[in-house]
Amino acid sequence: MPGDPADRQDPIEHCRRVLRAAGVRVTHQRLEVFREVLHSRSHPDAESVFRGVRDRLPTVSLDTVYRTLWLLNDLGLITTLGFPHERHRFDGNTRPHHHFVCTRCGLTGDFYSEELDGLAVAEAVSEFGVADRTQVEVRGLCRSCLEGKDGARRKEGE
Amino acid sequence: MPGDPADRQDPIEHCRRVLRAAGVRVTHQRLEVFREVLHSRSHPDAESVFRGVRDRLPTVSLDTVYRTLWLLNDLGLITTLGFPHERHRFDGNTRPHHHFVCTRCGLTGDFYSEELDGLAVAEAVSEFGVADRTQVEVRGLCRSCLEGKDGARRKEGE
DNA sequence: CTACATGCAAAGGGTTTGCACGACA
DNA sequence: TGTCGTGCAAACCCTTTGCATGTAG
Repeated sequence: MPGDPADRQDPIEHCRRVLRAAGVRVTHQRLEVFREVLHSRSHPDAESVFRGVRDRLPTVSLDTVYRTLWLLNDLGLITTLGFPHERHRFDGNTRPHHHFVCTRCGLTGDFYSEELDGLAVAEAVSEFGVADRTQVEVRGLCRSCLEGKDGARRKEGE
Repeated sequence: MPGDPADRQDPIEHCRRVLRAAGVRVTHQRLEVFREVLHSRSHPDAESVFRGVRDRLPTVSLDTVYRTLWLLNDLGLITTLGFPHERHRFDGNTRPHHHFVCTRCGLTGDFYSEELDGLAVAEAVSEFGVADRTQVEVRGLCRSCLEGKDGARRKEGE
């Protein structure tokens, strides 16, 4: 899907191509939403993207921004922080641990690795601030999503 | 705060102690919410915690569960997946990268590390499924939160 | 006994959806 | 020109808040 040298240099063209390949239309709104997320360096929320896009497309609506963001996410053109469409979730595990997250169903499991606990990243993040806790998030597909092709959402089951 | 050998063996007792130390009351509801999150292996949302607690405290209400979860979070007894009170946020950076997250204001910045990109975690997560993408999340305090003591929320500012 | 926490219900805010108009292919 | 996408507004759902009652200390 990616790797096209021309697309690397022109992400907008890449976006056009992916949209076309997916059989959906290439609209100004979609390109502008993509451009906005691409150029934002702050991991914006929908409202923020909306404000940015509205400067160039004054008639754009917030719900179109939402629809477009999820479309771009589904097509792999952008990603989300955390898990899509997810509500707040809590973690009672106070041992140092890391997370495996299934990108299809949202299953999140803990795993342990002393090697990962001791990751040295202090320098890499020094431009932002001071590190307190380092956690590795591995995204992938869980076993049941690998087998069954059911796109079923995760059912909370303890 | 932690490290007490007795508390390691009895988290509930640890919870009691932290609540008292914080000058808030030790109620059945708080202990049961804590117990529920502690024993859940699925990173439950508030609704799920509510259902679990209700089995033992039939009169408990959902809003008490919410209030208690955030209290326990603020006291460091539990944590959240993702960033507390946060709405959906999007990421247009398709290069392999990692995140620095300020636990006070929510500022989230990208940083790069080829060493981290190549982390070998396949075995550790094999019990859950197949890894696709590995991302490191470093939590800490950003520069402005280190200096200014303002607990101000982040303003979306591109 | 007194202040704090709870339960209830209603409000709040972010996100999604139904429908008629408008624009891409 | 036909179909898909958009804008509008209302609905939806998760989460928070105000207030009277109950309860820990």
